[in-house]
Amino acid sequence: MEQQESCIAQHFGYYGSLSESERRQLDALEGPPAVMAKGEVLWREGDAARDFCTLSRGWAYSFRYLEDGTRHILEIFLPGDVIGLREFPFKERLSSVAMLEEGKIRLIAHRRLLDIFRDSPRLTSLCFAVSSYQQALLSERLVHLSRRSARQRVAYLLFELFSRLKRNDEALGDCFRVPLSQQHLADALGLSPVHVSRTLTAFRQEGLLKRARGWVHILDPQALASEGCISGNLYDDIDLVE
Amino acid sequence: MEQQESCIAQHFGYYGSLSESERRQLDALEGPPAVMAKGEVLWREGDAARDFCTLSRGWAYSFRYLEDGTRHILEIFLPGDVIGLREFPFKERLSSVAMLEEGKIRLIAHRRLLDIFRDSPRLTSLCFAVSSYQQALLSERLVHLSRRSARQRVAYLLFELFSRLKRNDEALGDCFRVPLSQQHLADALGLSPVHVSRTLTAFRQEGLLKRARGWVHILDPQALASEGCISGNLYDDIDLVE
DNA sequence: CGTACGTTTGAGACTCCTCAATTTCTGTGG
DNA sequence: CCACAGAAATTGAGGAGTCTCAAACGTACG
Repeated sequence: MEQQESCIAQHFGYYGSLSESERRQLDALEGPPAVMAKGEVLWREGDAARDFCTLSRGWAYSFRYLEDGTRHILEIFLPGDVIGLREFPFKERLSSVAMLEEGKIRLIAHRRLLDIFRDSPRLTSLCFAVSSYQQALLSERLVHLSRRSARQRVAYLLFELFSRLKRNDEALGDCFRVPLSQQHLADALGLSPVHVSRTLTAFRQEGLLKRARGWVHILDPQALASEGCISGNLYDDIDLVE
Repeated sequence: MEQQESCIAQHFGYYGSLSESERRQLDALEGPPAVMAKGEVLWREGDAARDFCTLSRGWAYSFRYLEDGTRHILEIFLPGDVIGLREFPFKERLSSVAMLEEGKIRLIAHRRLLDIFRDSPRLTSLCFAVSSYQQALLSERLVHLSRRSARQRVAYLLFELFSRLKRNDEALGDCFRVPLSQQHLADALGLSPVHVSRTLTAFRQEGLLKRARGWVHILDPQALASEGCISGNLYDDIDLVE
C-alpha cells in the first residue's frame, strides 16, 4: 500500500512524464516523514498556512464545521495524494484536515514552490495541473451534491473513490477497503447518517454492492455508475500544453 | 462599468501589486476584444480547450446540463473576471459558458501561460492565486449548497454577488443590477424556480431586500449576511508568499 | 395590442430529516 | 474464550422542507 518512490513525484507523474532531474527536484522538496495516528489533526481552519504535504500512507479528509455544529467533509484524500496545495496563496487554512486512520505524511513549505516556479516551467505546469484537477473534482462534486437524490449521491461518492483507487492500483478488484463510517459518508454527502444507512441497505437488497466493517464490495459496477450518473472519466481528459 | 485598463492586469492586481513591466506583460497576452450578444455561448462542454478569456463588460456564467435535462450553473462571472483559467491542463472544456447579457471578452491562448511560467515567477504565483481563489469560492459554495436551507442558499448567493461587485466598485451602494432570472438563481442554487420565488417573497415581506426587473436592493445587509451564514471575507485572506 | 416570458400563488405529493429504540459490531479486560 | 462497554448501524414513526403540476398574473417587446 505504501508508496515506494517519492510520493509527490509519483503523484505529479499522473499528470505528465517526469525526467530524472525533475523527479529529483520534486524528491528534494519533501521533508522527513511523520507518522500520524488515527483521528489526528494535521491542521485546523484558521491556522497559519505555511506548508502543504503529501500523504504516503493512510486516508485523510478535509472538513469544516458549520455554525449549527454539523461537520462538512470537503475532500477525501487517498494514499499518494497531495494535501493543501490550493491554500498556497492564502494566509490561513480554509479547512481543517484530519487522518481517517494511521498514516504517514511529509511536509513541504509553500516557499519551496517558488523555487519550482523559478527553476522549472515544466513542473510549474504540473503544479497547475494538480491544482486544476482537484478543482475539477470539486466542481464535479458540487453538481452531484446540490441537485441529486440520496441514492445518486451515495453511488457517486463510492464510484469516485473506486475510480481513484483504481488509478493508484491497476490490480484493484471490485472489493476494497474504505475506512469511512456512515457518519463520514453523511458528512461528505450532506445527508443524515440514518438516510445513508437506508440507502446502502437498499443498494444491498438490489444487489448493487455490499458494505461491511470498512470494506466495500461492488457487485454491479455498471449499475452503480449509472445510478451515480458518472459521466466519463476525468483522468482521461488531462493533456498538458507542452 | 467597463474596465479602463487591461482587464487581466486589473484582475491580477487584486492578488498582489504589479510592476509596470508585469502589467505590460499581462496586457500583451490579451487578444482583440470580441463583442458577445446576450445569451451567446462562448464554448460548450466537450469542446477543445485551447484558450481562456477575460470578461471586460457584461455578466456570464458557466453551466452543465445533467442527464435529466436540468441545467446547473457552476460559476457566475462579473465584469473583470477571468474565465476558464482552470481548464488550462484539460483537453476539453469541463463546462459550457454563456453570456447573461451583451458584453465584451478577450481571448488568451493557454500556450501563452507557458511564457508567463518561463519568464515571471511572480506572475506565475499570481496565476496560482487567481486559480486557487476561484477554487476557494467553489468549495465555499459546495458547503453552502449541500447542507443549507433554501433561505440560506438564496441569501448566500446574493451576498456573494454583492461582495464581489463591491470589490470591483468601492462606491457600490446597496442597490445594484443583477441580470439573473429566478430560473438562473434556481439553477445556481439547486432549487426549483417556484421555491426561489417563495423565498424571495419571504425576504421582501421581512424587509431584508427588494428585487425587481434585474435589480436587487439590499435593505438589511447584516440580516442577509447572517441568514446566509457569511463567515468573513475570502478577499481579506490572500497573502502571496514573496 | 397581442404574444411570450418571467413571476406569483395554491394544492398535493415525495424525499429526507429528526428523534428514539433496538441490534450489531469492535475492542478491551477478565 | 467470554463478558462487557462503547461505538456504529439499523429500523420505525412522524414531521418539515421542497418539489411538481397547474393556473393566474404581471411585464417587456415586437
